[in-house]
Formats: sequence, structure tokens, C-alpha cells
Amino acid sequence: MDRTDQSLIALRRILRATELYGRDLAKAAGLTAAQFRVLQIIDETGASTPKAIAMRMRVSQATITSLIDRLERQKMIERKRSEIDRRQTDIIITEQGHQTVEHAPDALQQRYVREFERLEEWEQAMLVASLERVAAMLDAHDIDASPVLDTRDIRT
Amino acid sequence: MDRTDQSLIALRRILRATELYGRDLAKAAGLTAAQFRVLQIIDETGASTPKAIAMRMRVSQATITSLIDRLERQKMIERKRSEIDRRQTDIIITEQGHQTVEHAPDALQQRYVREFERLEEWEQAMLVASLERVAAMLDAHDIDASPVLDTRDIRT
DNA sequence: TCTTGATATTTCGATTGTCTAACTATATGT
DNA sequence: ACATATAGTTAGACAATCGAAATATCAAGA
Repeated sequence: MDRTDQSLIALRRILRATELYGRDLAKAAGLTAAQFRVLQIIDETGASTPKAIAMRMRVSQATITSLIDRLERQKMIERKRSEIDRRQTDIIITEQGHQTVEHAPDALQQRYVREFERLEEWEQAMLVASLERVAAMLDAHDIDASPVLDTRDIRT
Repeated sequence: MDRTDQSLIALRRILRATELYGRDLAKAAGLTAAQFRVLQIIDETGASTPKAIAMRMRVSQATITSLIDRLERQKMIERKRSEIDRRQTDIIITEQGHQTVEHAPDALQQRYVREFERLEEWEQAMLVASLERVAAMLDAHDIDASPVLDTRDIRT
């Protein structure tokens, strides 16, 4: 097997592990995966708008409306009419919502962080360089992507 | 920002790029993402069973039944009662199904492969080592995972 | 062989995520 | 002030997903 195949297999293992884990994580928090992602985005800054979330997740605004409906019913977030532009709705995270994101038992990421930080300096540097290389190869042409660097839920 | 954060951000870029692309890929093939994944799994070996697919994708069998219903209606696969264990249904890919998987315009993977193969030897080796390291950190404890190495649609 | 328990699949009913199109309210430019 | 654009919601549709119940088959033991 050549290196290209090896790299693809490793990539798929990474994708698979994270995807499968994402479901469990959300479930442990009492939410669905999509709801949890929305909550994470809002939690990043404490507030957002449906429009911004929709662009960030690349789904329609209508989808966000229904996700927000559910999160609101669960008291994870609150809707508030924007003062500056009354067409907009500010989505504000509640204390409970913040706690949910904060305390979600993200075992996968925790384990990753733990193991990563046990590595030698040079190895950490190599991994970062490699991952950034791969990321660039994958999303390089994605020029219409969100201008906001995706830093959601960095660190556990 | 420390190296841990940098690696997490790069990982998220990888995850995001592949997830977003997966939707487009399936759509280009005239299927949904879930349907396309099922078809890929069947295409790997030419045939499978609902049970095996469900375990592999970690969804319930009921979900697979409905996905298979749709793929069957589109003549991508055929159902056939197993001869050896008549409780089982063999899911067999049709020529059309195979062609669909084969010719799906997987631009993302094509670009990745193209760029990967342009790299220096040593850099390819570094990427493989790094990706495998990360994969091990992420799915190491996933001992109940499919025993079959996930080689679906290797190479374009 | 007959029974009993396990397994593979499907069916049914429900919830969720997702879309497009239409609608409402607000903003903005001329 | 009017026309047009933008933010959000609503309505109606379909797909993915689940758990529970139903059906058919297998397998092991009395």
C-alpha cells in the first residue's frame, strides 16, 4: 500500500472517530448533535444571530429557526430583539446553556488534549505542521468559507 | 496560542472541510449523504447485509432498512434472500450503483491526492506518521469498532 | 421432534434536521 | 415616500433516525 492510501485511511479513521463521538457527546448533554453545535457557536461569544449561525454552519436560516426554537424551549438560549437593527434577533446563551457546553463530558477531546500534551516538543510541532498542511490541502479552495476562523470550543 | 490549540483548530478545519464536501458529493451523485455512504460500503465488497451496514455505520437496523428501500427504488442495489441463512438479506450492488460510486466527482479527495503526491518523499512520510498518530489518539479506545479496516473508496 | 430463546429484518409511529417558497417587519437609497 | 433589499419566521415537504413491536428463521436442548 502506498503512502497516499495510508494517509487516506488515517484521515478516515480521524473522521470516523470524531463523527461517532460527536453524537455521543451531544446525547450526553441531552441534546442532538445539531443542537449542540448551535449552542457551541453561541457560547463562543455569548450571543449571535440566526443569520450568522446559518452562514457559519452553511445551512438555511429556516433550519436555524427550528433549532433555536428547540434550544429556547429547553432554556439553553433566549431570543432578544436587536436594539440597533430591529430586523435582527440576538440569540443569547443562558447560564444553563453555558454550563451545558462547559460541562459536556468531551472525553474524546479530553483524551486527545491529554495525549497531545504528553508528546515531546518536536513531535507536537510536527503534528501541528502536518495537520495544518492537510487542512490547507482540503479547504484551500474554499474561498467563500466563513471569514471567522473556526475556533469553537477550543480546549476542554 | 499554544500548540494544542493550533492542532485542534487544524483538526476542525479538516473535519469541517470534509463534512461540508460530503454533502455536495452526494448531491452531485443524485443521492443524500447517508445514502451515498451506504452505497460506498456495499460497493467495497459488492455485497453486504443490513446488519453489517448498521454496525459499520453505528445506526439502528431500522435506519438501514429505510435507506436501502430508497436505494433499491433508485436501482442502485438489489435485495436477495440469503441462501445460507434465510433470515438474512444480501444487499447486492447493481452496475448502476457501482458506476455511481465510481464516477462520483470527488473533487475534494482528488485534489487531496493530487497535492499529496506532489509532496517530497520525506514530507509524505511525515504526514502519514502524523495522521496515524492522531488517529490512534482519537480512536484508540474504540475497541468495539468495526474489525474491518475502513478502506472505502481509497484512491480516486 | 418440539419447544424455547436468540437473531435478522421489516414495519410503525414519532421526532428531528433540512430545504424552498411565501410572508412580515424593518432598513436603506434615491 | 416608494422601491428594493435584508432578517427572521412560517408552512409544507421529505429524509434520517430511533425504539418498540411484529415476522421469519435458526439453533440448542429435552
